Amino acid sequence: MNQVDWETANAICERLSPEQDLLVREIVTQISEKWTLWVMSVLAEAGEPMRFSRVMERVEGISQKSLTKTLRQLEKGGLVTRMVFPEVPPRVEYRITQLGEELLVQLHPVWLWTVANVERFEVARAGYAGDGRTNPWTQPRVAV
Amino acid sequence: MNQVDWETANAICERLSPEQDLLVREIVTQISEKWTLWVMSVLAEAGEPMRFSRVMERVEGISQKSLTKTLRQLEKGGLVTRMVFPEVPPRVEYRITQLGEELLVQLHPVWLWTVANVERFEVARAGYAGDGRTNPWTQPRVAV
DNA sequence: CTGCATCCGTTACGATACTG
DNA sequence: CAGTATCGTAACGGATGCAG
Repeated sequence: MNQVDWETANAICERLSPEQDLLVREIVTQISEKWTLWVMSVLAEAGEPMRFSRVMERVEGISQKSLTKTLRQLEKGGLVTRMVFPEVPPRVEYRITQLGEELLVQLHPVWLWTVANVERFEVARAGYAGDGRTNPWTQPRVAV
Repeated sequence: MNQVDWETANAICERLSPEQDLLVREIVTQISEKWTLWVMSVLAEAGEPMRFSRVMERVEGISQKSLTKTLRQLEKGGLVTRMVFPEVPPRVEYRITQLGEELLVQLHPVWLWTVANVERFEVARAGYAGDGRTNPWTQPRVAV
């Protein structure tokens, strides 16, 4: 059944310093933010420095404000570098870091698995009744 | 360097129906929500049905409102089952589904990798200057 | 015991206008 | 070009009170 070894995981957790524990949470939180992964993917896919407006074109639906914020946070987190060229008109280039790249590599199998299992999700969602009238005796709770 | 194969990824994306594409995004969005992963981990670790208040005890810092919301969303998404027992006092039990369990299994390596690399994140964050005065010629932008 | 309803402050997000 | 400033809206999240 390929379960997660929670005992080991907890042991690992307890070996972390409080600061490190906090940091791990922060990292998880950061990559969970709305545009973060999308922006990172765009930069990783490009594989080369990208200007602000190029990124904006490729992250469909993002506002200038949110893009700025997301990129700055990624920079703080060491996942993206930001380079300002002292020119007129201004040029700013963003590039994914080694750390960011590796993080995406870790995340990729999750995405692949999700895509490969969309249909199971579809089924699961279709079978959702939506009321509180679950019957405990019909276990796979489809159609009470 | 173990990169992500973006070409293949894009090809996979385009083979998805618009509905499926939307669903994948929804799934990603859902698991990115603040308490989702934590709640799922607690249920998975327990490995057996848990009552509302037991879950609440183990998800440190969550409010009742947020826990209710999170659990309901997980139920909708097919990641958690909710069973109401028609008793007095009321009893409601939550349990992770097969799909939810598998999703966590997929996510676990990411967490392991993050923990194993905390120190790199620490270094990256420590080296962040925080102003816009990046010098493009001193690449690893520590101390302009 | 579960968990909904309400209030209320904080944060997130988008649109628009403006600056170096 | 790459933002910042400002505004308005919407979602989030905690605390409290209450119902079944």
